[in-house]
Amino acid sequence: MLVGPTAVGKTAVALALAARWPLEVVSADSRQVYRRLDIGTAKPTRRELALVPHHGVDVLDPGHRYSAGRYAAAAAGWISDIRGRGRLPVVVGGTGLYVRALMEGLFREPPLDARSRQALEGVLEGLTVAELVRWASRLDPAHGGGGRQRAMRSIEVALLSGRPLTHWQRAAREQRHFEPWYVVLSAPRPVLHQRIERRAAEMVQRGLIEEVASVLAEGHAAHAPGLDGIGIKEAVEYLHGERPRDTVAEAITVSTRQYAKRQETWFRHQLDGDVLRLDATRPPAELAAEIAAHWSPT
RNA sequence: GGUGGGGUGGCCGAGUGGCUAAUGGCAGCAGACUGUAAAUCUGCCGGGCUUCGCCCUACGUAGGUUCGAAUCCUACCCCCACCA
Repeated sequence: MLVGPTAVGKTAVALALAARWPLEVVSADSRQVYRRLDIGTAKPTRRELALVPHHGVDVLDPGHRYSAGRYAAAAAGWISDIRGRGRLPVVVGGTGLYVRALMEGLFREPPLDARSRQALEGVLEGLTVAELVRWASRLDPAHGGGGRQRAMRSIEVALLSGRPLTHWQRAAREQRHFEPWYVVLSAPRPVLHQRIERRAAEMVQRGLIEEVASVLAEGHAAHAPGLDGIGIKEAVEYLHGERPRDTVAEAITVSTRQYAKRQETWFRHQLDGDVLRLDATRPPAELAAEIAAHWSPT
């Protein structure tokens, strides 16, 4: 598992590793799953994708919602396929929850009726955060807070399954698929900030706004699940006349920095397993060599 | 040159005599995280310390009034608008 914040250089290191082993990459990225948004989600380039087989990139349309659970199931499949081919699966990504879902397993989610879920969501949308939290706490006294999204999730599960969310979480987990070995890439904040700033400017130059405009032109709503990512959001704001064009790159830089910071926090505290931490300011080939030196095939 | 408005903590911006180290917001830092996670939240945020408290430095600059001033007065500097 190769993890770390955005723009830290995970792809470059993965490619360097590919020079040493016959490997295939399993992406753990909640945004690169969406087709079309190549620039906005900073996908590996076509050339990079051609060099090493990738899984988990471009698997659905921006109008559809994905989930950590769907990801975990799919990724487990890709991994066993890769092994079946006698090759080495390397999970690369920055979405902490997806990594956890895959490596540690989520709780066994009871079946929730999709239609009533959608109907319920319609109702919940109209409520204030305070109301949602109050309701969630009543349904599930152990509800831990965390704002709108988590309160909604808690209410949905409690109502549609008949049991509070924390009950399910205490009960069985999905099967734990793997014994993870994590390589965490990180870089000093100033370096990371610089890389992020440069990448944001490049995105706009390479046609981010046009890319988003063409996706919107296909009829996707501005709030479609695939379109609320960093970079996309800002482009949509510009296209809707809510922000001057010359502030787009700067706004993307700021949100990306904040996101990268949250990722650093996650990878600093939330990983469970063997962890090798590396300074990503070093050249990818050198990092790959160091990873190789620590790698002990099981 | 004249008239009017304004100069507040990294930035924006409240605050017109004590309740003000100074409401808010942004940025930053730290943290949480079990199926929307590039999401959703929480804490800290002038400096220092023996940090439920104490000390220092702060509201353009310099003086003054007052028991007490970011808030009132005077002079000066700078910015903006309009008039010449």
